[in-house]
Amino acid sequence: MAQVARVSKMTVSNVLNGKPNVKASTRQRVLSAVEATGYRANPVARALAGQRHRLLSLVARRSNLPYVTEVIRGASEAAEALEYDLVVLMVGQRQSSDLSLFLRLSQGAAFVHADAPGLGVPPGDLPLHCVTVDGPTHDSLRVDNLGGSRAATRHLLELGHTRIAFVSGLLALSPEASLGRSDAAERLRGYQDTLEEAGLTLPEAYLQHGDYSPESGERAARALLALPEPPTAIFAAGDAMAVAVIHAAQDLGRRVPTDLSVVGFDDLPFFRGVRPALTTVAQPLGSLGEEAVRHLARLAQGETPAALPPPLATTLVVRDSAAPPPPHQSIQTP
Amino acid sequence: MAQVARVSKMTVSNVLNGKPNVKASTRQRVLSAVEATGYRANPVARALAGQRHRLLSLVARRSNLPYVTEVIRGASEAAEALEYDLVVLMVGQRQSSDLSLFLRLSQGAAFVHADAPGLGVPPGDLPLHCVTVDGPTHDSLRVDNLGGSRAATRHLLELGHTRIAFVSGLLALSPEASLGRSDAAERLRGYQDTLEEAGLTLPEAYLQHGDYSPESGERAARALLALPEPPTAIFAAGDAMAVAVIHAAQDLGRRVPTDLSVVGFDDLPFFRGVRPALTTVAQPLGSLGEEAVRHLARLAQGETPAALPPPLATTLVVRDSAAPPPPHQSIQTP
DNA sequence: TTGTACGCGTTATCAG
DNA sequence: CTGATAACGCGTACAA
Repeated sequence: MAQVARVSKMTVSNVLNGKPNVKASTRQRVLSAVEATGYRANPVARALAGQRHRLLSLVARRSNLPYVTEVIRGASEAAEALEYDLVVLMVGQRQSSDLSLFLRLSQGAAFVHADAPGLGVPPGDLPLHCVTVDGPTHDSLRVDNLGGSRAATRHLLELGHTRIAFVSGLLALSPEASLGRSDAAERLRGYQDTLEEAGLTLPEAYLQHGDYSPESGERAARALLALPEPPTAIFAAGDAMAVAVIHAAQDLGRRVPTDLSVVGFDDLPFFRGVRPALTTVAQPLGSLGEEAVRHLARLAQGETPAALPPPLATTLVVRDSAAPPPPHQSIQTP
Repeated sequence: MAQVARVSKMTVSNVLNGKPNVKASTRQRVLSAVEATGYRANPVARALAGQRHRLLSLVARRSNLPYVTEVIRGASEAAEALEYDLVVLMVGQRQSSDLSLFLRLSQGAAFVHADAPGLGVPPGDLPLHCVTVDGPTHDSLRVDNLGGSRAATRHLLELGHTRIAFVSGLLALSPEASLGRSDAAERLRGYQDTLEEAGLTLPEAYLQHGDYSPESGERAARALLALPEPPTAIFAAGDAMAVAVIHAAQDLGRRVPTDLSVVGFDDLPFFRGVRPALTTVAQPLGSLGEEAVRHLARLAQGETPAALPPPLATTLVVRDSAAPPPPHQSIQTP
């Protein structure tokens, strides 16, 4: 290659990297030689020589894909806007042996629903910068679960409901697992706090424990609606459960929202097709990916006091599945 | 590192690569030194030295995520089963500059909804093996659109429908773009062929052109239901349109499937929450990813006559949105 | 069985 | 402004 242009490879390197110290005529000669040969620098060699690529990695567990897909989309768009490349590494439970390759090549890595040690990545392989998104560690990029849960509960109160049941997500089993991974707990607390502030105390049976699965949602709904004094509203900590609640209620002859109001949490595009359209708390999943990438980019640029953004705002999206309670609440308990 | 074990790096290399020609005692010494230092071979240098990693790349356009997500899932699972690593490269319209890095590192690459030239990848950067999944080129891994479309149409005929409308997908605009990318055309043809074989000729207005978007589905539904002799069944070439058709029909006071049957195409998990549950043609999207990976793995192992698998079977999934037509069809045209 | 020398393709350093 | 030389960290081939 260098022969073709009759210069040293050094000069070729300088030309390709846009260094200013090349005479215009030489540069032209090199450029046309490059053109002629279709030559392209070998990125692997470049990496070995110590250059870091404008590259970010995103490592995601293959579970809950509908969730991570949105995060990936946001991350990918942000990366493109910032002129970074983004590779997505999908991992199962086993650690991916060549994770380290990409981690070395990248300027930073975001771990979604996981963290590096959790994936068996040796510290030595870590690139300069890391973020975990909704991960087990404390310094994780998060969403305001508490605020969203409060907003949803408040919404139901404002509609006039007093008998509001809750279907929880999967609460942490082990103490370690709970470290930070407290979505379900925060959503539960938002519900409980808001009711308490409103001076309401509800029967224990109004709190059902689910695990985010549709099955658990259906079970909870059947249990709640079989109660002597059933709730007029059910707030489920996840959309999948909320949709299952709607369907179970409909199967039991209840109209939603006329007879029963249902509110979800997530606003996954996945469930946009449901009718009645689900009133739910939207998590900014795309923004989660965006912010992760932005934060990584900031770190890469050397902004030392690059603080993690505060929990991202969740917003209540009012659609059709929640309405005022039926006027004659006591019809079932004469 | 070599110093620690008091051997040459050569021996370290041999130990790490499991070569048999090392004395057991030496191997032990190296192993414990590796353990102690936490040493790991640098994958970049290894790649530069000419080693190909057990790595496959999957390049996907960031558009239609619900679709590609399923393909990715299948590919990722298959890769794990085959003990390959898989990197996913999400690209926008612009070509990703570092695509070539990964392409060089991989043993093969699958392009979903795209092909290498289409992404501006120079041929020199291509790894040994490529597959395109549902891409523009002719040698692309595909799904049996024709068969699925025929099955759906036949199903409606067997239910007793004779007034069956069709909402097409986005038909190719330019001649080049149509090369292979003929999903929409094949689905249309399956519908037309089947009706023809049944000896039915339908009014031109029963063929509506959509573009896979919900909006186009709604438009088509409104147009069809406003006809003097509206169809009793609507077959939409995509789930998103089918769902839009259902909703539009319901908004116009039609019951689905009592008054109107609706059949979709895709079976995206995205729309599983819809009620009535959508009768639709399932595309094996996960299998598409799996087969792509398997094919790549076969090629990588040197199976020369590795033929591309035939189009993957689609299957009609009968759920609740299609039923026999209402008995008195002529009520609207006295 | 183990060690030496060289090459992979690039960039940094420093000399010319 | 340009070119020679030395890394980068590993694998391969061959020699000891």
